Amino acid sequence: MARISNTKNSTRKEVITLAAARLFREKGFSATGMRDLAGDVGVEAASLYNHIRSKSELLQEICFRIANAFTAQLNELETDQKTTSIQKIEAVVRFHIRMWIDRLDEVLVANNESKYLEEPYHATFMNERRIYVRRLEMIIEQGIRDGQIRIIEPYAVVLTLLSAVRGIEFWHRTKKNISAAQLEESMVANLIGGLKK
Amino acid sequence: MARISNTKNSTRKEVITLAAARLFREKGFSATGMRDLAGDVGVEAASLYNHIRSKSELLQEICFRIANAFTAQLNELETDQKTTSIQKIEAVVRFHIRMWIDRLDEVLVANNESKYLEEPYHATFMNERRIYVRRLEMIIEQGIRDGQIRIIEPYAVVLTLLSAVRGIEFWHRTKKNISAAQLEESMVANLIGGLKK
DNA sequence: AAAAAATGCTAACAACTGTTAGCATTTTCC
DNA sequence: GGAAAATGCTAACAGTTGTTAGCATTTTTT
Repeated sequence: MARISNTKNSTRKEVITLAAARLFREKGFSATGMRDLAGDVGVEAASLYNHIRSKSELLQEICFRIANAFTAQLNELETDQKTTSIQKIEAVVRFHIRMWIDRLDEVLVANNESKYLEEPYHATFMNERRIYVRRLEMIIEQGIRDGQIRIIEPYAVVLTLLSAVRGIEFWHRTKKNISAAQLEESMVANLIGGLKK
Repeated sequence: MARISNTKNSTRKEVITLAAARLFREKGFSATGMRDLAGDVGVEAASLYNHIRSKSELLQEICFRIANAFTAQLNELETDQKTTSIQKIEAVVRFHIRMWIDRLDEVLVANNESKYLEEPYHATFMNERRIYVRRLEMIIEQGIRDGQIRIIEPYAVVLTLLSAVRGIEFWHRTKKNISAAQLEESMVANLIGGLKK
């Protein structure tokens, strides 16, 4: 009767959730079975239900934890009145890059598997996302008004920035010459500074 | 006994494949049942097998058709010796944008569901992708040597460019003020021209 | 050390999966 | 119009799915 190992900082539910994040990313939510997950944490499938309510609950946990992390960073950022629009956008981009580097499993699940959230969670998640994008648009708009950002479609900019960092997924697959720090600097330079000489 | 409608330019297999692309995108490959697909084309599940070999075959069809489209464009582009590196990169980016706008279903399936390809198809697909990325890197490298592109990590640039256009997925969801042409120009300006004033 | 709580196990369920067999009907071809 | 090909249907298969019930064991608390 092997127990799920837990530490002071990590409940058994937490261990299961992180294992689920890895599996949901690798195999997708639908293709991941509770028996896969149980095997990964070293237990029978039925035993999982002493710690979680359902497979869906795991997905909710993962998705909203990530959504909250992004929202919290933006909240904190907006309280600082001294930073310029460009600086704010750069801080957001850097935060996204680090999240994609440090917490790839969860971030990818929140991006790719959130469609399997049940209602009303799915609607809530999509709505939070919409609001988040809108808030970023407003920062861009402010930067344009201040003459700091050249005149450009704010919506397109935000879509571009938020998607561009997804390339990090492939960097993970083939960890090569380039380090995380290098990758971050190159991406920031490319996205904020532009490509042309 | 309702037949699957077909036209001169579109075999029944083609009709099924495009319906599959839409469902695979919406619900994911694993969560899409053959009975869903059958219902969508107005037929019983078993009847599909008069036209296709398996569910997997549909995924292969979709993924490699898209992969071939991108490779073909790059082949054509590279035969033209008159274009500069920047022009080539811009042409590639524009092609990606148009593919994401015009053939969203198939492109998204090739991106998100290719992991469900069986071997050896999955390995082949990933390899083709790797080679494609490498070829783009070489164009960037050439541009740097020519002094046309500022010194920057080519691998990071390619990852950024190829991922940035994925933002179009969300544009599709909320077709708003901004037109496809506007979106393309904004993205190109942002990615090629840079953000800073 | 006894009682209570936590955690694990096996067995089972109903629903759903992709696919095949066998047969009926419609369309295409000569 | 008759033969051959194409396409559809129903029924069924073996396997897998998430989850629950009931019970055994271990850990924690008193």
